[in-house]
Amino acid sequence: MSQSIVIGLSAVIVAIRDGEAMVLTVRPRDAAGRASELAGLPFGPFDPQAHRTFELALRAFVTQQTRFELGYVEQLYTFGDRGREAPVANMGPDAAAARVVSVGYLALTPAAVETHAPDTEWSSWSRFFPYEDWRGGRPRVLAVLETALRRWACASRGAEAANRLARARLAFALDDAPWNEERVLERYELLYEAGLAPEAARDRGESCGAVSEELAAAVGEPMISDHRRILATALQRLRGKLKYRPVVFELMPEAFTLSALQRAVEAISGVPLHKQNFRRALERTALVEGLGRLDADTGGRPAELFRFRREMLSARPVSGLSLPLLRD
Amino acid sequence: MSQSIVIGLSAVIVAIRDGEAMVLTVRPRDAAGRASELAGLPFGPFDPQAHRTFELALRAFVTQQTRFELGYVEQLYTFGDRGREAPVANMGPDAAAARVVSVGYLALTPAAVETHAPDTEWSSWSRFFPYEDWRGGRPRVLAVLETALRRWACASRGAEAANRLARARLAFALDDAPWNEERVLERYELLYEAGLAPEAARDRGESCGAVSEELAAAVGEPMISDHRRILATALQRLRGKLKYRPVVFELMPEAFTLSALQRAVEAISGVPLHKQNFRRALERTALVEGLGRLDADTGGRPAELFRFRREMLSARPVSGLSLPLLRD
DNA sequence: TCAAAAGTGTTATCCTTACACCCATGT
DNA sequence: ACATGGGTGTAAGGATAACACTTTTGA
Repeated sequence: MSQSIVIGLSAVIVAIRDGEAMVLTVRPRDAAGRASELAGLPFGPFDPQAHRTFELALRAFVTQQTRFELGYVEQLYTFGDRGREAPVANMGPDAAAARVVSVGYLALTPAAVETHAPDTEWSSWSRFFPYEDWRGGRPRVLAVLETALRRWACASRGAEAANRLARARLAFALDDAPWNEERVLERYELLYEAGLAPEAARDRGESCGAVSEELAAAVGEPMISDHRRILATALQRLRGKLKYRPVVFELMPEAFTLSALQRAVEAISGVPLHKQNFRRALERTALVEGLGRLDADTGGRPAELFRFRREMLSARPVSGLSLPLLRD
Repeated sequence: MSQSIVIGLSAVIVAIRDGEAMVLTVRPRDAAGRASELAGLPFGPFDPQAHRTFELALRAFVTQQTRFELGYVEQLYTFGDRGREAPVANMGPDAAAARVVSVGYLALTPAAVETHAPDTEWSSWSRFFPYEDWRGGRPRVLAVLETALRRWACASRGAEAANRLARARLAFALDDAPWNEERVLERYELLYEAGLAPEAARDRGESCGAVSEELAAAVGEPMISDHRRILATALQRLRGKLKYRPVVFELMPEAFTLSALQRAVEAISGVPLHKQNFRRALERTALVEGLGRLDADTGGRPAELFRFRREMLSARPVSGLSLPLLRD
């Protein structure tokens, strides 16, 4: 009899709060009821008898676990590598001996409502990927990563060293290479491969790798199992999709100001945008419509409120928003 | 004890032959050794004990089944809907009672070599999606689909009818809506939902839906299980990826002419391109380099041979090729 | 000599980028 | 009055789309 397979579903649930991109995290409890040290994504087993599709199963267990309803949902990727799953508590009784395969999903919700569910909280992306936020210019933590990555590259010889250096350069914008905000997974995987992400040591069965506190802060907080990999996949997908589908609006309330929209796009893509060019590009898409009402709580001059013209989606093919960079 | 899960791996293996996009298909045999009526994709069970990752398992069984080595490989999607899998012969003994989940992969190879494997052949996309080929202008089969889709839309009432019509219009470029070559899956799923794809009747347990021969030809040849859905996903992914990653070159030989490259891009995207604008855009990318050698077998004036500068990939972030449409 | 396919020049238009400036409100 | 954020005009440069034309081979 061959080893049995268990499918786990994980959800990256994204919302914008105060101009920050947030993700819903949990601290699962072990059999003894102790909450985990590490954060994880909401996840649960897929029961083939109970559910007709993955998506239905996902919606059901997320509602049950975090007490809230998902809107926009899309499948990300299926992870099946042995040695990178670390089977965890609530996967059911069979999970211990079985091979766990996890199917990751991305979900977008318009507001970071309080969940009132135990062990559940909203966390900022940057807790897990501090180096991904370039809104305030090149993040300082990159200097620490650069040193560590160069050391890793030089630890091998010949062509391999050159290859490692080239990859690090491209991924982390070293030596004046341009920053590409989309390659989130590539960066995380490079940190994992270089042994800088704490998950790497853990998956090899070693105790916590001895790294400086400074480096640990630059690499970001680790997560349970392969959840940070799923999170990186989600951020990558979202950053890419932003540009060719109007998905930001799934994260906005009914009425919003153009500045709030721009801040949402910036929070997700992690780069600062040029205000006027952003607006001009938005105008061309005809995806939003002024409501004539004003929002007085902006600090300065009141801003006009806009709404997403959802009807455009069924009128003609629409692309996403362009990212007119603000060069700093 | 809960129902067990079996994971199946399916591969969409693409190559260009004589300017046509081809996909490797098989005709699996049942227990009695009879070859299936319908074509399918190369597929096999994932054995969690034998393989560390999906990709390794995929490469192993494809080599064993079709006698050839895969190059570029990427995961497409994981399909788990009950009622759309139709478990088939070589999934192993446990498959009958189990829930089958299939993970689809896309693979690109530079030449459509003869496989010399039994029950294996190269098929053109258009066998399965005749309406996707707009290289020679709007395909005639669309007229038949249009009639059938309008009938389907009108078969429901009120908002639902309007919704169906809007979706059909967008997906199939009816009423002068622009053709969007990327939405391959959306089109196939619409045909499935409308009951026009033979797979729909089969999955409902009905015998072959009684449709005219003309309509059957317009909808395209059905495949085993959910393989045509996986194929549609692959074509969609490939058409999209073409534009933002230089993947066409995975399908080209070492040396090629610019016309051959253009024909390859046209074969995949299914739209005719403007020759000079295609070349100018290509030139800007600096992704190819003239070899100074000529290809004499072009019929007219000999064409210069070019090569893909693979080293560009590690030099800086590169995007794919633009599709400068040739309006007809 | 003619068909067939390769390869080039040039222009109008649109989009992107980058600049600097004015407006309405609260304190 | 002034700080704060909202909102606008305009000009340069580059990419795109659309023209039509020349060149080199094989039959």
